[in-house]
Amino acid sequence: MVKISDISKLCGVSPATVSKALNGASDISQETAKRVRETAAKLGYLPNASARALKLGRSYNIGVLFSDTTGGGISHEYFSRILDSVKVEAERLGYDITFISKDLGKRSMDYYQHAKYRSCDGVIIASANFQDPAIIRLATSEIPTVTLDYTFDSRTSILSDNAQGMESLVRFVYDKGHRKIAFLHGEMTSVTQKRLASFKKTCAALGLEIPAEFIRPAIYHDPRTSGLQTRALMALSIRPTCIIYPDDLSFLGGMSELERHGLSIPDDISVVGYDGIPLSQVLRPRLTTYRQAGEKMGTEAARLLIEQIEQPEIWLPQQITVTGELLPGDTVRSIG
Amino acid sequence: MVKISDISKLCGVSPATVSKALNGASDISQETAKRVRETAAKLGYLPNASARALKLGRSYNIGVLFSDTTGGGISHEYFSRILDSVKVEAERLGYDITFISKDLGKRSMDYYQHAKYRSCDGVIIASANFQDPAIIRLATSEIPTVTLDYTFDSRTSILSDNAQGMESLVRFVYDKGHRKIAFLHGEMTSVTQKRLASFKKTCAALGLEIPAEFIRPAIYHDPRTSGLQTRALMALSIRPTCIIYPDDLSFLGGMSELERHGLSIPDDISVVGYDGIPLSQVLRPRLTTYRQAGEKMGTEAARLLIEQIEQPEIWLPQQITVTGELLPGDTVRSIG
DNA sequence: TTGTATGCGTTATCAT
DNA sequence: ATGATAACGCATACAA
Repeated sequence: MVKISDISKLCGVSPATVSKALNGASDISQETAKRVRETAAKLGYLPNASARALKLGRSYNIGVLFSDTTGGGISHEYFSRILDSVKVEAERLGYDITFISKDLGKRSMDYYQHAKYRSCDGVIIASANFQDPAIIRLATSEIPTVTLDYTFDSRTSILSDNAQGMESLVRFVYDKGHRKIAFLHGEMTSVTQKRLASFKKTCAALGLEIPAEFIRPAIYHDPRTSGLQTRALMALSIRPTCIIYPDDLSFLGGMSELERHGLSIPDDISVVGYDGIPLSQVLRPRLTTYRQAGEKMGTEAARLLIEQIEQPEIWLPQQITVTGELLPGDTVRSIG
Repeated sequence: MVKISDISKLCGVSPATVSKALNGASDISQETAKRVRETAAKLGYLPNASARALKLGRSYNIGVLFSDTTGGGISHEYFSRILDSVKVEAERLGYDITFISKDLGKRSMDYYQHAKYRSCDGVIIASANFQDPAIIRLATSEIPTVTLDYTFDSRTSILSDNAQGMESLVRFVYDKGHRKIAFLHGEMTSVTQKRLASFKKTCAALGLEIPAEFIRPAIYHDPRTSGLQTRALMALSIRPTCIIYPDDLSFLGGMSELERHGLSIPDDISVVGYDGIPLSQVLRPRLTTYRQAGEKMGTEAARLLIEQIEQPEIWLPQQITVTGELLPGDTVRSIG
């Protein structure tokens, strides 16, 4: 690789001068700076990121943590979208991204150590178990962090508006005339708690009394469980007219179960998803769902993290709520 | 951060001794080595990856390139699966992964330069436009690379067995009694060429004469185009009894088009997908498709790349073909 | 068996 | 405006 000293020789100046010229220092003559830059370009010079990181104590590298309790790796479309937008925004601002995990090779380390080992300037924590002590250690360390869908004290977080999302879905369904609304919710995370609270609150505000059997636990991204709970709902003496699923993918499990009962969507029963993954709008009938603004969340996370890294003195923790949009679809029928 | 010199002071030995002890050099006494390791553990010592990379010329960091011609980012489940398994295997072997892209911040660089800038020990190239000069430059450079689904001369590649996949699908459909088989193929990449050639070859071997109108161009992961081509097929005077789609997602576009024609799957028309994404097996009826072994491809890619990095002297380029499996599903009906 | 010295490529400080 | 020097943390060749 061509390095600074190569340029300095060719230009007949010292390495220090080259470094300054390349970094736009003010105490270098226009002329010299130009000559240096041209030579650097001609030689195809690239700074050595390791040397830079060592010297500056800044790596221009941010860690991304997808620890994935749900097992499916980064394969869920919602998280893929987030990862993709984090990547785009980080790169736009001059940062690379590296995955953070436990246990790199033989070295056993926790997330915090891994981030330190790679001198990450900051870490974006998405899709993690926020009760995990290793996650807590990282999130409360001196490393700048931004969490998604969870807030640590005095830390920046990006939240998708679960309350608003659930409320708009319930109101949409209510406006179509539905009164017997069932809700299958995911595992009890803080996200689930918000959705559940919003579901109950909105129902109460609308004067709906939802029987306890209409609110049932399922598992995110697991069509099987939602299928089973759908069956349980169908076995009730009083059936719901509309089912809200934990997410779009889970709905598919419910879908086949409903078909098995000979029920047609939305003529015999209405359904609602959550996430708004592309698939949901390709299905026929189009799924009524709430599209989480994954791209926006990723972009904001990267932007705020880098802001915090680059301007620590004016940084303040903030919680940003990103609103999604209701996709009306065709799976909720207007009823009497 | 705690560094080697901190340990050396505490142990009353020189930094060199500490370094050797930590790296398991043979010329250190058992006793000293033990003491050093214990002190290091107690202090929570972690090597500085940048300093190491600078000194060793090895970063223990591999680049992953998803340049994404299809625009959907890393959101396609097939690629997500690959990325996930690359990550797991690389980490198991002690490597981190970093995304490689063009244009990091203000610096405009090509893929090769980016990989050099981050001192990547090697790069896995997945989902790229292999005609792109920037890709070619990287793949033919001195940096160890492994490509997925494309082979550069004297380079290692991991290929999904497209010929076998297509053949098994065609034979499956043929065995169900179908003779009029249509094939919507994706953009003309080498993957597509293999599938197309295998389609034609298998049909010929089975004595089938496929009219030219049955073979139509579509776009991978684009339900809309496949929907349009499905419509075109339905407008033919002689219709196919089975349609093979470019991929599972594209099938969904065809599905709604077929429903619009009042055709039921598989009673009125049979369909086949490609990829075997989870969604395909959650749909009812279950989609008949070919599951590409994404996990295996990612694992193998990481393994071979690291092998090449760590043992360059015994390395030989190889092309590994990873076979998937046919998922029978229920969308191909037995006919006459 | 241990320690000393050097350099990886870069930049910041302080002279000139 | 430019340059000499040191230092970031680590690993190695070589000396002791």
